Amino acid sequence: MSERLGRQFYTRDTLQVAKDLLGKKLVKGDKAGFIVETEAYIGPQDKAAHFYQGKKTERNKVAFKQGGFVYIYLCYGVHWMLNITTDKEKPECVLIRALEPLDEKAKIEKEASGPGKLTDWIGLNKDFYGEDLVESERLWLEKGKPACRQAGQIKKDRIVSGPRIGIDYAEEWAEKPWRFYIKDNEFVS
DNA sequence: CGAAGGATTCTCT
DNA sequence: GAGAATCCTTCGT
Repeated sequence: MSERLGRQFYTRDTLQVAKDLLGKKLVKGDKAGFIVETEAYIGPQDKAAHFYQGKKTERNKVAFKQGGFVYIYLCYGVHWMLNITTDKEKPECVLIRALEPLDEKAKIEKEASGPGKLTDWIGLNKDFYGEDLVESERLWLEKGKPACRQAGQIKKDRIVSGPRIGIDYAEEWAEKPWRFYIKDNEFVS
């Protein structure tokens, strides 16, 4: 039995949460997978973030709440992006970029190896905007315990950081090593 | 109410 | 690896 993550997990430093999310189990109804890739979006100073300069809009307002909520939005009119809000009052969040599906078929098809693909596979959409991962009955996170990882923990040396993807317009912020993923994992996009 | 844009994906070279 | 497609949502007027 896995244990559900509590509020205190999400309300910590965003970069810390982004790293700790790796290997955690995302559960939505009968679909579930382990998080293998994340990206951090940090505060008003982050040009790549939607809340750059503290701009608060209808779309991103949930990011201004405390951690543990779902910030999901549609990109390119086609793809849903799943984020999890972090920290307490600051507009920061973590983008879930890839999952390692529990479902064998999905695993073979690699249906969750990409930000847009994973939401398609797991069935997330605007209905989940603002969902509270601590209280929700239909979507939440559990402490991961994949068989392939020792003692339910990912060794530190298996977590790698790198520049974020798809945000070239963010200039110097595009270079920040705020993307975290599990080394050698085939589901990382 | 209309114009603009995009935290991607796919396909082709 | 690079470039184009694509279309719904969002923001501004």
